[in-house]
Amino acid sequence: MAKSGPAPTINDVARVAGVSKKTVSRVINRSPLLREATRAKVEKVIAELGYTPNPQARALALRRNFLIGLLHDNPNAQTVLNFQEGVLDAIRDTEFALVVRPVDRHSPAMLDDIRNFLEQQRLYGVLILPPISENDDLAALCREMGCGYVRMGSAALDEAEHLVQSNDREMVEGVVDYLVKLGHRRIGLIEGPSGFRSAFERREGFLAAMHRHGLEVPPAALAQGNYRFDSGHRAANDLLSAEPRVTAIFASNDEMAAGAYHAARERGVEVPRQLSIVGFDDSPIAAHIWPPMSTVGWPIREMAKAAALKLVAPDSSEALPSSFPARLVTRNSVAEPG
Amino acid sequence: MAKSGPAPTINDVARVAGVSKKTVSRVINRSPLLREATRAKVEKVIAELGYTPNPQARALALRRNFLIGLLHDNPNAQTVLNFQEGVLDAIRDTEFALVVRPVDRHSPAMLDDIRNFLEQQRLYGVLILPPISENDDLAALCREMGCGYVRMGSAALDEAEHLVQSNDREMVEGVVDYLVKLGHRRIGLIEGPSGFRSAFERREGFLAAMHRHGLEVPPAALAQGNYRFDSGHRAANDLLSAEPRVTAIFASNDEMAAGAYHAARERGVEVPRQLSIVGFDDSPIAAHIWPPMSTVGWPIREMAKAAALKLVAPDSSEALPSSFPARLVTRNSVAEPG
DNA sequence: TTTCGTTTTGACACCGGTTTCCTTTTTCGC
DNA sequence: GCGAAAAAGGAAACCGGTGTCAAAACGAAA
Repeated sequence: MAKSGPAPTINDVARVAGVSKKTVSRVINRSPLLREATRAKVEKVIAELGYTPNPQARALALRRNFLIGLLHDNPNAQTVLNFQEGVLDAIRDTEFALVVRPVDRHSPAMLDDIRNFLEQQRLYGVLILPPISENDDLAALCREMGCGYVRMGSAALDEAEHLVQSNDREMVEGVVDYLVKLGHRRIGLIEGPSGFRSAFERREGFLAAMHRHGLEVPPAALAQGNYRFDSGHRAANDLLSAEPRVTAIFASNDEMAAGAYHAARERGVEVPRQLSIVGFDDSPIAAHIWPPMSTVGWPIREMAKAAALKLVAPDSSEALPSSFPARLVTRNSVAEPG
Repeated sequence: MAKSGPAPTINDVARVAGVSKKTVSRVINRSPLLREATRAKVEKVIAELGYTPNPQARALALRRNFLIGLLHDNPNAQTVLNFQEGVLDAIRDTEFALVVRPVDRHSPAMLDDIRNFLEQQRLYGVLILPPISENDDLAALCREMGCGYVRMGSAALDEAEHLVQSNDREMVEGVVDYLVKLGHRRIGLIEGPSGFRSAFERREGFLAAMHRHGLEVPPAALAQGNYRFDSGHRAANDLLSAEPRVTAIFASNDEMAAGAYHAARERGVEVPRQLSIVGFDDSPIAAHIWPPMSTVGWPIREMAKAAALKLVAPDSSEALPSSFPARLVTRNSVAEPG
């Protein structure tokens, strides 16, 4: 069985079983028009020989392959990796495989690179992670090239068939409600980079909730970041310099929230006694920083699984949700003000 | 050029150019025995039609494909992602693609899963990240299946042709030297899980250096972890309970070092004034935790690139080193013992 | 111009599957 | 037990490339 020679082919199976290769092909593909006895005979030989169909030959004959691509430029490694795991959950025990492709959003040749990639590899389809998933040119490229795609997004970026989303906006509103209920009135926001849908959604959620509670949002309570640690550090410094000082900060992701921790520490502002901080993403740093940080977690792995199924088995995945609830993870970075 | 119909094939090119498909094949493969005029003619048609060879067909005809796999179970997401980027550096602009496969070391079916994976996908070869790279059964499986492989390891796990390594042991010795030079005498070690080569190497480096300096290592200065945050937390608690207390802790990775930070903070032990901490890996948490942590960084991306080249172009990569120097990244978690 | 030795090029089989279409076998009603 | 319909199985072509080997074209020498 574990012969180390060349792998057995469909011809070997056919010869040994005394049938035609077409019949073997029927067995592999579970064709119903096959006598039970024949199927059993062939299956026995397949097992004996340890035969596995050659995916390249199959791909050639079927004119489609079984590779699905992951396009990402997400700065959060854990997010990307969780996503990969979720996709694997979906395609485990299928003939699909996942090929990854980090992209550089800032490269002017990005679209051309991706076009070459898609042309060369002839992928079955691609999954696109935020923030690059917000690039409409990329989606257009996929459509133009006849390549299936599913985008992960925080809002209606595309038709439902191409989208798996979470409800960032509502969750951010929930965070604000939570902080307000604890007594916070002056709440600062560290925004994500402008032009990013997710940043926009989170900002809008924040503003809507503040407005709903009748709370002011002076310009000094809004600071811009770029989703990186350092930018959170700078933004928090700006926020903490203004008087009267904010008693709570919501950062649009955990990296920036961690940066805010550093800024607070440097100024001798104690978290959470003097300043509450809430992040977004529930990345590992949230649990590992001191004090452990409250944050908003979204079910990346489940979303990834849904996205992958949407791509490879659109029928079976119709039952699955394409919108997923984020949830507040409360740890120790939030307290009553004062 | 950007027709959206079915992609042009080698036959289309041959027909339009008025040559045989074999000639087109020669052009694609840069065969030297071709008249310049013919080559130009064919290349013109290729450009006009926007032809790209079908990788599945090529794979079938050549009896090898252009997929390289990444097997990993590393808990550090950033490490894995950096590695992926490094591999991409190596295979960018080639026809190779990277397919990822997270594995579960604790699953009893792991080896069978991987065997199925290799059998199904017929990969050109695989790259194996630690800690799973230390599994000799896995390497044996690759050999048995005739699948190329390169392991990342901290010591002589395998023949050179299958290995890319860093010099963990020496670096750990360097860390100890550094701490001793600052005046530390009672240094604790948080070990990685037993059975792991990397954990072993780091431990041996630690013990060797302590011995060289004539310093004792009482059992209470050795604590076992499993590379996870929580285990580092527990281990540090053990270390810090013993009297006389250690003045410095070296943790075998950053996650555990971060756990040690938490333990110290809970006990009111100030880092670095009362306790110096050094980690290993230079993962993002090292820079983001407070105070920023000194740690040992290894050039993952370069190593990944070297590993990938070793797999896909063993000749050209002979010039590259297969042993890479780690380096001490000094931040603010180390001070003279107080 | 012919001849001969080199290049260049092409015809054809093949890689390992699937599809089409047709033949053989089985099943079953009468 | 017969004939027809249905089911099962096979031959050959095809998917889009590459390898082999012989034929064609070329160029220099005779």
